[in-house]
Amino acid sequence: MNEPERIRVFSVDDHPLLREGIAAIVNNQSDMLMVAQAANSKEAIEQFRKHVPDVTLMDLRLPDMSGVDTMIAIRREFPEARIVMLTTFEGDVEVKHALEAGARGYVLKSMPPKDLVEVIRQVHLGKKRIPSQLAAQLAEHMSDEALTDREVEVLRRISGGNRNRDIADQLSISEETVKVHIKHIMEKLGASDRTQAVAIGIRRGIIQL
Amino acid sequence: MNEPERIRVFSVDDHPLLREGIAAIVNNQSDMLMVAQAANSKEAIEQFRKHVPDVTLMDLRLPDMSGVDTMIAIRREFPEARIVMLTTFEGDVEVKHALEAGARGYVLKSMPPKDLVEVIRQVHLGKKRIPSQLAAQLAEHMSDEALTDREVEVLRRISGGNRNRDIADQLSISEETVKVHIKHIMEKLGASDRTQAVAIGIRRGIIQL
DNA sequence: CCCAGAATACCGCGAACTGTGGAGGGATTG
DNA sequence: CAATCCCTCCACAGTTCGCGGTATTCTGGG
Repeated sequence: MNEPERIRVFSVDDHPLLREGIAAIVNNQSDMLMVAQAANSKEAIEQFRKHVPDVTLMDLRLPDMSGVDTMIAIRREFPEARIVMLTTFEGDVEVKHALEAGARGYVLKSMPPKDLVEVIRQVHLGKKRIPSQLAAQLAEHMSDEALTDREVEVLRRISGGNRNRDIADQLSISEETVKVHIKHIMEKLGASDRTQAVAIGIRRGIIQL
Repeated sequence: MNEPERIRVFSVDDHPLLREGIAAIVNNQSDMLMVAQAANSKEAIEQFRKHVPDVTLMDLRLPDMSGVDTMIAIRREFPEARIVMLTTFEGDVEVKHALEAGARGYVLKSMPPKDLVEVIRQVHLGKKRIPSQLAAQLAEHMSDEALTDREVEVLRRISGGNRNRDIADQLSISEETVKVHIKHIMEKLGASDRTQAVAIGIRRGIIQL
């Protein structure tokens, strides 16, 4: 019997156990084939060039560079690359960044295997697929204003235990300005104080520890 | 040929993709066999009773109950149960709790498969196995005093954006007492203010979001 | 060219937080 | 039983934070 064209899948993840599971599931589908794997950003780019897969599954967190940046690098060379982010949630902001940067799908590691293969098929057909669970999460914060770069920077320093004056010195701005930034941060995140702002920032993936 | 006794392995994890990977790796070993899987605490206990596996791999985070509590429940019925925690790090305090509660090993999901199977073999022989990477992490904070239950409770409420006054009311204690707790929290965690205390608490697994 | 948004800066004030010192009751453990 | 730890409470002083309002500069988009 003539072998039909299989979807050529590429998996990028620094967890070998998980890669193994994905490979097992993908290769168990009659219409898919795992053609390559990579454990970090550097390998990912090399392997992509070599195999030019139909669909790429990319972890958001890689040891050397973020999955989003890796995707951007790949899409600069291959604008048609169909890349699905595959991760353990982590917060709506990261999902949003990934989609804005051109991800075709976003799948949670906690999702059932059949959802994964379904997303792979849909994305291969040129569609975009976001699980409804995530879509709801996104919608919840869609209307929220995003923090500016400066505000994120300030929030990061707040989480490090810095006082307003310290932050001012570090950024070479006045303490008053820092206060204004913090006010905006708390407004945007709906936090009642700087401490809760940090907790929310971590939960939503705005800052990492 | 006479089939030798295989190590009967049981996997508890709410990530099907990962379970799949673990199963593939375990079943690929000539001396091991995956005899059951569970996705939550309830299933885990039922399946354990049914199969009484040689070695159990347990995720720290399960949807219905924590992996540590699940392990404690199982070990109450089966004190000889050999359970290995399998997770994505999350902080030294959780590792410590798991080991104190009787875990025989602690493996990171980011570790190479051969380390996993090696730990399974060692634990099956009755040994304890902690990766050196984790041992170092533990040693770093071993001398630190652990937070008391009350302090953890206060820290949790701080992370929720509560003022000292609010926490005092919620716990029906005076604001002064709350301050004392916070002082101790900051001392123990080495934080310069309440905000950094929350950040450190999250990173070290003392509180979750 | 004008407007919106971002970043910067200043002032003043009341509320909240941090640090220091002291002290007592209750539970646990050796 | 003594020692220890935890939780509780009080007072005071200094510092920091959060809020209100106002304003300038710069950049990018309509």
